[in-house]
Amino acid sequence: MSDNRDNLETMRHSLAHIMATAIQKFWPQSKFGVGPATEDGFYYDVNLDKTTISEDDFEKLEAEMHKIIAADQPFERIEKPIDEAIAWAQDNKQIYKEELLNDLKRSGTTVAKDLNREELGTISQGDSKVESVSLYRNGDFTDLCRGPHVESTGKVGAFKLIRVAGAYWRGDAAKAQMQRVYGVGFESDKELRQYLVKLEEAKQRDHRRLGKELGLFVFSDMVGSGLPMFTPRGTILREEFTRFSNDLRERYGFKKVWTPHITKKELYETSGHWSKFGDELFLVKSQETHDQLVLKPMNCPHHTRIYAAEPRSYRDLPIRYLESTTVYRDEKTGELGGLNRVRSISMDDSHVFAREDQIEAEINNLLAAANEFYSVINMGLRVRLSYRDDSDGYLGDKKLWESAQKQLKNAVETNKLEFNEETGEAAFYGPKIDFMATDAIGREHQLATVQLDFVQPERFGLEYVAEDGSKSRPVMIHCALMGSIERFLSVYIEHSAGRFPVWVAPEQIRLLSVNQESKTLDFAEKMLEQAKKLGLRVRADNTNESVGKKIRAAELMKIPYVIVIGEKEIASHEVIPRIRKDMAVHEEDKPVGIEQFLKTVSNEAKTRVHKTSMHG
RNA sequence: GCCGGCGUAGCUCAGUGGCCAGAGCAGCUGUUUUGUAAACAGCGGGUCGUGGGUUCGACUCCCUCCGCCGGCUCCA
Repeated sequence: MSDNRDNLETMRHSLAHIMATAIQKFWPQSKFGVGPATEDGFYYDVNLDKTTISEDDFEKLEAEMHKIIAADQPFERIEKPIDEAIAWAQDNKQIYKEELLNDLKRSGTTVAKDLNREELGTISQGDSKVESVSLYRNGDFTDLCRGPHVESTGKVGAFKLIRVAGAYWRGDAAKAQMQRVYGVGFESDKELRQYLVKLEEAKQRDHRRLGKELGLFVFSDMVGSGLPMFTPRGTILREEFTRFSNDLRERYGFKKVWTPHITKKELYETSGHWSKFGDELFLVKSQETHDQLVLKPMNCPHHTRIYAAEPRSYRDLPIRYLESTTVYRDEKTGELGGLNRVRSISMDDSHVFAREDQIEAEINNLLAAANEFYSVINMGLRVRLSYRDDSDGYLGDKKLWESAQKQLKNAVETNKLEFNEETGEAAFYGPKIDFMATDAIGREHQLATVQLDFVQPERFGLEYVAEDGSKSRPVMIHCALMGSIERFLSVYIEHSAGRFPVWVAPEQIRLLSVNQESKTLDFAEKMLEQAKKLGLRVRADNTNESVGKKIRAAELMKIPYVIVIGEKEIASHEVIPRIRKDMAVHEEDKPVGIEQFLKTVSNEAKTRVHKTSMHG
């Protein structure tokens, strides 16, 4: 198994090398950076000085690569003492390779720290002193590379270049910007085709596309980038999910609070956010006072003010607040995209103020809530526990950290969640649990986190009176089930491909009249009223169009139930629901009484089920 | 913010340094009275993202800005 993966990686690595060979041929002045294998392919970073590679060049690049592959040139591995390799890099004006080699010579490792984990590749030799490095030659092209490579260029399977993008040298925004040419590579054409099909599937599910097709949200140039507006249909989605999250948390003892959207900046100076994230805050100027106000980028400091508004006893704790509200962050424009990254961020935010000995029980609570939430929306959940390491970069008492980390882990185990632990990944103010939700096509998304905070209670001087009358400091726990509702929706829309279950479907039932006769329209109208009385979201399509066309329109909107109304229904008082395919359970085309049908649907909405069963 | 690509009707997309810029769908009007994924006909609709420049002439070439897309960096 792992052999296979190693082979695949070697192959992709070799493909990167072959691509470099082709690039070098067309742009002899190319200066190469790193060219590793990725999850499904490879890339190479390259700097072409004054010119650039564009996707229009892919055809000739691919043709050249195919030529090299057909020639089946052997890959020759050349071991060189590191100084000779540096001389080679200098002779060939490979300034980036030279930099890497110098680092390698100095410290024994390189790149590793600067690049994302899976992107390490070119030459991390591991530890200790590096005496020599490897170069690989095929034909008359030589490249510095850790390898390994396949034996010869003929043994690389199927590939396709997919895009070209920008990337900073060594991931540092202060350094040169290079071009990163991405390709995908697989052992066979078949796998490559499957991959491309999967890409296409992901494209079909893209929430931006579905948001438009299903009429869920819009953007306007006049309003601004990263500021989505939700249509009536989209707002139903937001509100149903928010209500679910709120209900769930209220059941677990949270109380709703409300805080204003602007505040004096002193609040964030005290919390410490101003110095750290000040440039991401939107400023608001008062014309009446000299106050420097800001739009809130988070709710926790506000919530500490509610906590601190009266003296608290150990008997009062834990105190749990929830607020589903919108915060504003001035994200860099280049980072915005769809609903995934926005500047108006609606959070289902909550904060617990707890005693140290209550942490585990509270985390338990929150994990149970998260478990329930994600099981209802049918997404797999896995968690990552992030702990501190031994460095000094963390605030708060070390004993408190250790106790808290242990309690986190206990709670995760109690809730039988699949988890992994990462040391050194905690925030400076406390350990945390990140939730990774898996969507219908296998992608993982980080949505919610549970985050312990030892710092804000300190900075805000939060206290409670302990049993012995002394003052003690509570810990804060930040938690959101969805995280950002916008990001959550972007994930959920793609997860469900827009086929929303009844409880969130903006339109649950559509009635189609077969003709325009008043008998038919009246009957539809009566059923419509009946459904509305049950709180169902229903619409009648009485337009003067063919039934086929109206069905098609309803299908495209992915409406769960479509009811055709004509002579038969009027006579029998029974309908044959057309059930959206993903919900149907082998009892299609059976007539059901109108009363029973509506009751069933209303029940499905209340119980938030996915599948439908009209008959018992 | 940085690198690259892009911006033509509500949507998806054609189009050429030069007469009045096109199609399908959607919309509107009429005909049709329709039975489970597209009836037929007609009509309306675009200062070709924005501001400037080059040119006898620009939707087409160049620059600014706005926005979108793919990455990078970032993500309390």
